[in-house]
Amino acid sequence: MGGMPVVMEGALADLGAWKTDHCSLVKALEVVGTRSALLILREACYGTTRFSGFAGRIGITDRAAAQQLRRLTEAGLLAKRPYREDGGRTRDEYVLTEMGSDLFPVIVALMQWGDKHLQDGPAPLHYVDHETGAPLHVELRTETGDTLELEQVGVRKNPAWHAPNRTPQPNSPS
Amino acid sequence: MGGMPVVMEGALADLGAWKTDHCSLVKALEVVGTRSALLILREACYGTTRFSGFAGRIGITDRAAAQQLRRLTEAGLLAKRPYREDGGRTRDEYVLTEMGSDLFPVIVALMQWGDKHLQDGPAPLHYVDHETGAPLHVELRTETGDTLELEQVGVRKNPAWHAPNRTPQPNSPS
DNA sequence: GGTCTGGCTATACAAGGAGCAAGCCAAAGC
DNA sequence: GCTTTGGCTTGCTCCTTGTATAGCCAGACC
Repeated sequence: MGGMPVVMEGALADLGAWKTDHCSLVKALEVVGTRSALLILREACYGTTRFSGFAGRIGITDRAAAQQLRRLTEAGLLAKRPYREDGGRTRDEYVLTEMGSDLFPVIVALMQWGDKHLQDGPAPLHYVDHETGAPLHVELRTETGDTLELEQVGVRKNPAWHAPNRTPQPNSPS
Repeated sequence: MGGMPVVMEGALADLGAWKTDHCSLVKALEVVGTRSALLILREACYGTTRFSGFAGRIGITDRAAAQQLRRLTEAGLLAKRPYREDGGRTRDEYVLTEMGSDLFPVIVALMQWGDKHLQDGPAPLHYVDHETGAPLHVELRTETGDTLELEQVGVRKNPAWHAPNRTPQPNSPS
Protein backbone atom coordinates (compact mmCIF):
# COMPACT_ATOMS: atom_id res chain seq x y z
CA MET A 1 0.00 0.00 0.00
CA GLY A 2 0.94 3.62 -0.40
CA GLY A 3 -0.16 5.42 2.73
CA MET A 4 2.67 7.81 3.38
CA PRO A 5 2.52 10.90 1.23
CA VAL A 6 5.27 13.27 0.21
CA VAL A 7 7.11 15.47 2.67
CA MET A 8 5.86 19.04 2.65
CA GLU A 9 8.87 21.13 3.60
CA GLY A 10 8.98 24.23 5.76
CA ALA A 11 5.91 26.40 5.84
CA LEU A 12 4.13 24.07 3.43
CA ALA A 13 3.85 21.45 6.15
CA ASP A 14 0.83 23.15 7.65
CA LEU A 15 -1.69 22.42 4.92
CA GLY A 16 -4.24 24.65 6.56
CA ALA A 17 -2.00 27.69 6.23
CA TRP A 18 -1.53 28.04 2.47
CA LYS A 19 -3.52 27.86 -0.69
CA THR A 20 -2.76 26.27 -4.01
CA ASP A 21 -3.54 29.48 -5.85
CA HIS A 22 -1.00 29.29 -8.63
CA CYS A 23 -0.72 25.53 -8.98
CA SER A 24 0.62 24.49 -12.36
CA LEU A 25 -1.54 21.41 -12.22
CA VAL A 26 -4.66 23.56 -12.13
CA LYS A 27 -3.44 25.59 -15.09
CA ALA A 28 -2.51 22.44 -16.97
CA LEU A 29 -5.92 20.92 -16.38
CA GLU A 30 -7.58 24.00 -17.80
CA VAL A 31 -5.87 23.22 -21.10
CA VAL A 32 -5.75 19.43 -21.26
CA GLY A 33 -8.17 18.45 -18.53
CA THR A 34 -10.64 16.70 -20.81
CA ARG A 35 -10.72 13.25 -22.27
CA SER A 36 -10.93 14.39 -25.86
CA ALA A 37 -8.04 16.85 -25.54
CA LEU A 38 -5.65 14.18 -24.34
CA LEU A 39 -6.84 11.68 -26.92
CA ILE A 40 -6.29 14.23 -29.68
CA LEU A 41 -2.77 14.72 -28.38
CA ARG A 42 -2.18 10.98 -28.25
CA GLU A 43 -3.21 10.83 -31.89
CA ALA A 44 -0.97 13.73 -32.76
CA CYS A 45 1.93 11.90 -31.13
CA TYR A 46 1.04 8.83 -33.14
CA GLY A 47 1.35 10.86 -36.31
CA THR A 48 -2.24 11.71 -37.10
CA THR A 49 -2.45 15.17 -38.62
CA ARG A 50 -5.74 15.50 -40.43
CA PHE A 51 -9.19 16.32 -39.26
CA SER A 52 -10.83 13.10 -40.33
CA GLY A 53 -7.99 11.09 -38.83
CA PHE A 54 -8.56 12.58 -35.41
CA ALA A 55 -12.32 12.26 -35.44
CA GLY A 56 -12.33 8.79 -36.97
CA ARG A 57 -9.60 7.12 -34.93
CA ILE A 58 -10.65 8.52 -31.59
CA GLY A 59 -14.28 7.84 -32.29
CA ILE A 60 -15.61 11.29 -31.51
CA THR A 61 -17.91 13.42 -33.62
CA ASP A 62 -16.73 16.03 -36.08
CA ARG A 63 -18.03 18.70 -33.81
CA ALA A 64 -16.04 17.51 -30.80
CA ALA A 65 -12.92 17.13 -32.90
CA ALA A 66 -13.22 20.57 -34.45
CA GLN A 67 -13.76 22.16 -31.07
CA GLN A 68 -10.76 20.52 -29.43
CA LEU A 69 -8.49 21.10 -32.42
CA ARG A 70 -9.39 24.76 -32.29
CA ARG A 71 -8.86 24.98 -28.53
CA LEU A 72 -5.52 23.17 -28.64
CA THR A 73 -4.35 25.25 -31.58
CA GLU A 74 -5.27 28.47 -29.80
CA ALA A 75 -3.52 27.26 -26.67
CA GLY A 76 -0.38 26.58 -28.69
CA LEU A 77 -0.12 22.79 -28.48
CA LEU A 78 -0.90 22.27 -32.15
CA ALA A 79 -0.07 24.38 -35.16
CA LYS A 80 -1.84 24.51 -38.48
CA ARG A 81 0.20 23.72 -41.55
CA PRO A 82 -1.20 23.86 -45.07
CA TYR A 83 -1.02 20.75 -47.22
CA ARG A 84 -2.28 19.73 -50.58
CA GLU A 85 -3.21 16.35 -51.93
CA ASP A 86 -3.26 15.85 -55.70
CA GLY A 87 -6.66 16.69 -56.92
CA GLY A 88 -7.61 18.45 -53.72
CA ARG A 89 -7.57 21.97 -52.51
CA THR A 90 -5.08 23.18 -49.95
CA ARG A 91 -6.16 22.46 -46.41
CA ASP A 92 -4.68 22.67 -42.96
CA GLU A 93 -3.25 19.81 -41.01
CA TYR A 94 -2.42 19.89 -37.32
CA VAL A 95 1.09 19.21 -36.09
CA LEU A 96 2.50 19.18 -32.59
CA THR A 97 4.40 22.19 -31.41
CA GLU A 98 7.13 21.85 -28.82
CA MET A 99 4.53 22.72 -26.20
CA GLY A 100 2.40 19.87 -27.46
CA SER A 101 5.10 17.26 -27.67
CA ASP A 102 6.27 18.19 -24.18
CA LEU A 103 3.05 16.57 -23.03
CA PHE A 104 4.18 13.19 -24.27
CA PRO A 105 5.54 12.13 -20.86
CA VAL A 106 2.10 12.80 -19.38
CA ILE A 107 0.48 10.59 -21.97
CA VAL A 108 2.97 7.79 -21.45
CA ALA A 109 2.65 8.11 -17.68
CA LEU A 110 -1.12 7.74 -17.86
CA MET A 111 -0.80 4.88 -20.32
CA GLN A 112 1.69 3.13 -18.06
CA TRP A 113 -0.62 3.54 -15.09
CA GLY A 114 -3.53 2.15 -17.08
CA ASP A 115 -1.37 -0.76 -18.25
CA LYS A 116 -0.58 -1.65 -14.66
CA HIS A 117 -3.90 -1.09 -12.95
CA LEU A 118 -6.70 -1.17 -15.49
CA GLN A 119 -5.89 -3.85 -18.03
CA ASP A 120 -7.34 -7.29 -17.51
CA GLY A 121 -4.36 -8.90 -19.16
CA PRO A 122 -1.02 -7.71 -20.53
CA ALA A 123 -0.64 -4.23 -21.99
CA PRO A 124 -1.63 -3.96 -25.65
CA LEU A 125 1.21 -1.64 -26.69
CA HIS A 126 4.79 -1.03 -25.67
CA TYR A 127 6.82 2.13 -25.90
CA VAL A 128 10.42 1.48 -26.80
CA ASP A 129 13.61 3.07 -28.00
CA HIS A 130 13.08 2.65 -31.72
CA GLU A 131 16.81 2.15 -32.32
CA THR A 132 17.57 -0.44 -29.68
CA GLY A 133 14.14 -1.79 -28.83
CA ALA A 134 14.76 -1.12 -25.15
CA PRO A 135 11.50 -0.52 -23.25
CA LEU A 136 10.70 3.01 -22.16
CA HIS A 137 9.31 4.03 -18.81
CA VAL A 138 8.29 7.25 -17.17
CA GLU A 139 10.22 7.77 -14.00
CA LEU A 140 10.71 10.30 -11.28
CA ARG A 141 14.41 10.89 -11.10
CA THR A 142 16.98 13.25 -9.70
CA GLU A 143 19.81 14.52 -11.84
CA THR A 144 22.02 11.82 -10.41
CA GLY A 145 19.61 9.19 -11.64
CA ASP A 146 18.01 8.04 -8.42
CA THR A 147 14.37 7.08 -8.50
CA LEU A 148 12.37 7.80 -5.38
CA GLU A 149 9.43 6.44 -3.46
CA LEU A 150 6.61 8.82 -2.72
CA GLU A 151 7.63 9.30 0.91
CA GLN A 152 11.16 10.29 -0.11
CA VAL A 153 9.89 13.17 -2.22
CA GLY A 154 9.89 16.67 -0.80
CA VAL A 155 7.86 19.66 -1.92
CA ARG A 156 9.29 23.09 -1.27
CA LYS A 157 8.52 26.64 -2.18
CA ASN A 158 10.55 28.06 -5.01
CA PRO A 159 12.47 30.92 -3.40
CA ALA A 160 12.57 32.66 -6.81
CA TRP A 161 8.83 32.59 -7.10
CA HIS A 162 6.87 35.80 -7.14
CA ALA A 163 3.22 36.54 -7.87
CA PRO A 164 2.67 37.03 -11.61
CA ASN A 165 1.16 40.53 -11.57
CA ARG A 166 2.50 43.11 -9.05
CA THR A 167 1.96 42.85 -5.28
CA PRO A 168 4.27 39.87 -4.67
CA GLN A 169 2.25 38.19 -1.94
CA PRO A 170 4.42 36.19 0.40
CA ASN A 171 2.00 33.47 1.37
CA SER A 172 0.36 31.68 -1.51
CA PRO A 173 2.54 29.71 -3.87
CA SER A 174 1.55 26.69 -5.95
CA MET B 1 9.41 22.81 -32.69
CA GLY B 2 8.08 19.33 -32.30
CA GLY B 3 6.71 18.21 -35.64
CA MET B 4 7.98 14.67 -35.94
CA PRO B 5 5.91 12.20 -33.98
CA VAL B 6 6.83 8.79 -32.66
CA VAL B 7 7.66 5.85 -34.89
CA MET B 8 4.76 3.44 -35.22
CA GLU B 9 6.39 0.08 -35.78
CA GLY B 10 5.23 -2.74 -38.04
CA ALA B 11 1.53 -3.02 -38.69
CA LEU B 12 0.85 -0.02 -36.49
CA ALA B 13 2.40 2.26 -39.09
CA ASP B 14 -0.79 2.30 -41.13
CA LEU B 15 -2.96 4.35 -38.80
CA GLY B 16 -6.01 3.67 -40.93
CA ALA B 17 -5.72 -0.08 -40.37
CA TRP B 18 -6.12 -0.45 -36.62
CA LYS B 19 -8.20 0.90 -33.81
CA THR B 20 -7.27 2.03 -30.34
CA ASP B 21 -9.88 -0.24 -28.81
CA HIS B 22 -8.08 -1.27 -25.67
CA CYS B 23 -5.96 1.80 -25.11
CA SER B 24 -4.83 2.16 -21.51
CA LEU B 25 -5.04 5.90 -21.87
CA VAL B 26 -8.76 5.66 -22.55
CA LYS B 27 -9.25 3.44 -19.51
CA ALA B 28 -7.14 5.74 -17.38
CA LEU B 29 -9.14 8.77 -18.43
CA GLU B 30 -12.34 7.06 -17.42
CA VAL B 31 -11.02 6.98 -13.86
CA VAL B 32 -8.98 10.17 -13.53
CA GLY B 33 -10.06 12.13 -16.57
CA THR B 34 -11.58 15.01 -14.65
CA ARG B 35 -10.11 18.07 -13.05
CA SER B 36 -11.49 17.35 -9.61
CA ALA B 37 -10.27 13.75 -9.56
CA LEU B 38 -6.69 14.75 -10.24
CA LEU B 39 -6.82 17.61 -7.77
CA ILE B 40 -8.12 15.27 -5.08
CA LEU B 41 -5.21 12.98 -5.81
CA ARG B 42 -2.76 15.87 -5.68
CA GLU B 43 -4.12 16.69 -2.25
CA ALA B 44 -3.88 13.09 -1.15
CA CYS B 45 -0.22 13.09 -2.22
CA TYR B 46 0.29 16.27 -0.22
CA GLY B 47 -1.01 14.51 2.85
CA THR B 48 -4.60 15.66 3.02
CA THR B 49 -6.81 12.88 4.33
CA ARG B 50 -10.04 14.39 5.56
CA PHE B 51 -13.18 15.40 3.83
CA SER B 52 -13.07 19.06 4.76
CA GLY B 53 -9.40 19.26 3.83
CA PHE B 54 -10.09 18.12 0.29
CA ALA B 55 -13.09 20.32 -0.25
CA GLY B 56 -11.56 23.36 1.40
CA ARG B 57 -8.06 23.30 -0.06
CA ILE B 58 -9.12 22.50 -3.60
CA GLY B 59 -11.94 24.99 -3.47
CA ILE B 60 -14.72 22.69 -4.59
CA THR B 61 -18.08 22.14 -2.97
CA ASP B 62 -18.90 19.39 -0.52
CA ARG B 63 -20.98 17.79 -3.20
CA ALA B 64 -18.16 17.57 -5.71
CA ALA B 65 -15.70 16.36 -3.08
CA ALA B 66 -18.02 13.64 -1.78
CA GLN B 67 -18.74 12.43 -5.28
CA GLN B 68 -15.09 12.20 -6.32
CA LEU B 69 -13.97 10.67 -3.04
CA ARG B 70 -16.59 7.98 -3.49
CA ARG B 71 -15.64 7.36 -7.11
CA LEU B 72 -11.92 7.19 -6.38
CA THR B 73 -12.48 4.93 -3.40
CA GLU B 74 -14.63 2.57 -5.45
CA ALA B 75 -12.02 2.58 -8.19
CA GLY B 76 -9.36 1.61 -5.66
CA LEU B 77 -7.15 4.70 -5.66
CA LEU B 78 -8.12 5.72 -2.16
CA ALA B 79 -9.00 3.62 0.86
CA LYS B 80 -11.09 4.57 3.86
CA ARG B 81 -9.45 4.33 7.23
CA PRO B 82 -11.26 5.07 10.47
CA TYR B 83 -9.87 7.73 12.79
CA ARG B 84 -10.96 9.38 15.94
CA GLU B 85 -10.23 12.83 17.29
CA ASP B 86 -10.62 13.45 21.03
CA GLY B 87 -14.14 14.49 21.63
CA GLY B 88 -15.30 13.36 18.22
CA ARG B 89 -16.88 10.26 16.86
CA THR B 90 -14.98 7.84 14.70
CA ARG B 91 -14.96 8.88 11.08
CA ASP B 92 -13.24 7.79 7.89
CA GLU B 93 -10.26 9.43 6.34
CA TYR B 94 -9.01 8.76 2.83
CA VAL B 95 -5.52 7.49 2.21
CA LEU B 96 -3.74 6.64 -1.02
CA THR B 97 -3.52 3.02 -2.01
CA GLU B 98 -0.63 1.80 -4.12
CA MET B 99 -2.83 2.28 -7.16
CA GLY B 100 -3.37 5.88 -6.12
CA SER B 101 0.23 6.71 -5.37
CA ASP B 102 1.29 5.17 -8.66
CA LEU B 103 -0.41 8.17 -10.24
CA PHE B 104 2.10 10.53 -8.69
CA PRO B 105 4.33 10.60 -11.79
CA VAL B 106 1.33 11.72 -13.82
CA ILE B 107 0.68 14.57 -11.42
CA VAL B 108 4.30 15.65 -11.42
CA ALA B 109 4.47 15.37 -15.20
CA LEU B 110 1.46 17.64 -15.62
CA MET B 111 2.80 20.02 -13.01
CA GLN B 112 6.17 20.14 -14.76
CA TRP B 113 4.48 20.85 -18.09
CA GLY B 114 2.43 23.62 -16.53
CA ASP B 115 5.56 25.07 -14.89
CA LYS B 116 7.26 25.26 -18.26
CA HIS B 117 4.45 26.42 -20.50
CA LEU B 118 1.72 28.04 -18.45
CA GLN B 119 3.39 30.02 -15.70
CA ASP B 120 4.03 33.70 -16.29
CA GLY B 121 7.10 33.61 -14.12
CA PRO B 122 9.07 30.93 -12.28
CA ALA B 123 7.39 27.82 -10.93
CA PRO B 124 5.82 28.26 -7.50
CA LEU B 125 6.84 24.86 -6.12
CA HIS B 126 9.71 22.45 -6.57
CA TYR B 127 9.76 18.71 -6.18
CA VAL B 128 12.99 17.46 -4.68
CA ASP B 129 14.65 14.50 -3.07
CA HIS B 130 13.84 15.30 0.54
CA GLU B 131 17.13 13.83 1.74
CA THR B 132 19.53 15.54 -0.61
CA GLY B 133 17.45 18.42 -1.95
CA ALA B 134 18.23 17.37 -5.52
CA PRO B 135 15.48 18.45 -7.94
CA LEU B 136 13.16 15.79 -9.28
CA HIS B 137 11.99 15.48 -12.85
CA VAL B 138 9.74 13.17 -14.77
CA GLU B 139 11.61 11.60 -17.62
CA LEU B 140 11.15 9.06 -20.35
CA ARG B 141 14.00 6.65 -19.95
CA THR B 142 15.15 3.24 -21.01
CA GLU B 143 16.54 0.79 -18.51
CA THR B 144 20.02 1.90 -19.44
CA GLY B 145 19.16 5.44 -18.51
CA ASP B 146 18.90 7.10 -21.89
CA THR B 147 16.32 9.80 -22.36
CA LEU B 148 14.78 10.09 -25.79
CA GLU B 149 13.31 12.68 -28.09
CA LEU B 150 9.83 12.05 -29.36
CA GLU B 151 11.00 10.96 -32.80
CA GLN B 152 13.30 8.33 -31.27
CA VAL B 153 10.41 6.62 -29.51
CA GLY B 154 8.83 3.57 -31.08
CA VAL B 155 5.41 2.10 -30.43
CA ARG B 156 4.96 -1.61 -31.00
CA LYS B 157 2.33 -4.22 -30.38
CA ASN B 158 2.87 -6.34 -27.33
CA PRO B 159 3.26 -9.86 -28.74
CA ALA B 160 1.91 -11.25 -25.46
CA TRP B 161 -1.26 -9.24 -25.76
CA HIS B 162 -4.56 -10.98 -26.19
CA ALA B 163 -8.12 -9.68 -26.10
CA PRO B 164 -9.45 -9.69 -22.53
CA ASN B 165 -12.54 -11.87 -23.03
CA ARG B 166 -12.37 -14.79 -25.51
CA THR B 167 -12.11 -14.36 -29.28
CA PRO B 168 -8.53 -13.05 -29.42
CA GLN B 169 -8.97 -10.68 -32.35
CA PRO B 170 -5.75 -10.22 -34.26
CA ASN B 171 -6.16 -6.66 -35.36
CA SER B 172 -7.05 -4.23 -32.62
CA PRO B 173 -4.56 -3.63 -29.84
CA SER B 174 -4.12 -0.46 -27.80
C1' DG C 1 -21.60 26.32 -64.58
C1' DG C 2 -22.43 22.08 -62.08
C1' DT C 3 -20.98 18.51 -59.12
C1' DC C 4 -18.16 16.21 -55.81
C1' DT C 5 -15.42 16.08 -51.66
C1' DG C 6 -13.29 16.94 -47.30
C1' DG C 7 -13.24 20.08 -43.67
C1' DC C 8 -15.93 22.53 -40.79
C1' DT C 9 -20.33 24.79 -38.75
C1' DA C 10 -25.36 24.97 -36.97
C1' DT C 11 -29.17 23.34 -34.41
C1' DA C 12 -31.09 20.57 -31.07
C1' DC C 13 -30.51 17.65 -27.36
C1' DA C 14 -28.81 14.45 -23.51
C1' DA C 15 -25.50 13.47 -19.73
C1' DG C 16 -22.52 14.71 -16.34
C1' DG C 17 -19.84 17.88 -13.43
C1' DA C 18 -20.27 21.30 -10.29
C1' DG C 19 -22.28 25.53 -7.72
C1' DC C 20 -25.62 27.13 -4.01
C1' DA C 21 -28.33 26.20 -0.22
C1' DA C 22 -30.53 23.48 2.74
C1' DG C 23 -31.16 19.32 5.30
C1' DC C 24 -29.88 14.78 7.44
C1' DC C 25 -27.49 11.91 10.75
C1' DA C 26 -24.67 9.63 14.28
C1' DA C 27 -22.10 10.17 18.21
C1' DA C 28 -20.16 13.40 22.05
C1' DG C 29 -20.97 16.42 25.35
C1' DC C 30 -23.87 19.22 27.97
C1' DG D 1 -32.99 14.57 25.65
C1' DC D 2 -31.29 18.55 23.35
C1' DT D 3 -27.65 20.71 20.96
C1' DT D 4 -23.43 20.72 18.46
C1' DT D 5 -20.31 19.20 14.95
C1' DG D 6 -18.33 17.24 10.94
C1' DG D 7 -19.32 14.42 7.20
C1' DC D 8 -22.35 13.55 3.68
C1' DT D 9 -26.87 13.87 0.78
C1' DT D 10 -30.55 16.23 -1.83
C1' DG D 11 -33.02 19.57 -4.84
C1' DC D 12 -32.39 22.71 -8.13
C1' DT D 13 -29.79 25.08 -11.40
C1' DC D 14 -26.14 26.29 -14.75
C1' DC D 15 -22.39 25.15 -17.81
C1' DT D 16 -19.57 22.15 -20.42
C1' DT D 17 -18.80 18.10 -23.06
C1' DG D 18 -20.34 15.22 -26.30
C1' DT D 19 -23.89 13.00 -29.71
C1' DA D 20 -26.83 12.96 -33.89
C1' DT D 21 -28.06 14.98 -37.91
C1' DA D 22 -27.96 18.12 -41.20
C1' DG D 23 -26.06 21.82 -43.83
C1' DC D 24 -22.40 25.05 -45.67
C1' DC D 25 -18.38 26.23 -48.38
C1' DA D 26 -14.12 26.51 -51.12
C1' DG D 27 -11.90 24.85 -54.52
C1' DA D 28 -10.71 20.91 -58.22
C1' DC D 29 -12.36 18.54 -61.82
C1' DC D 30 -15.61 17.81 -65.44
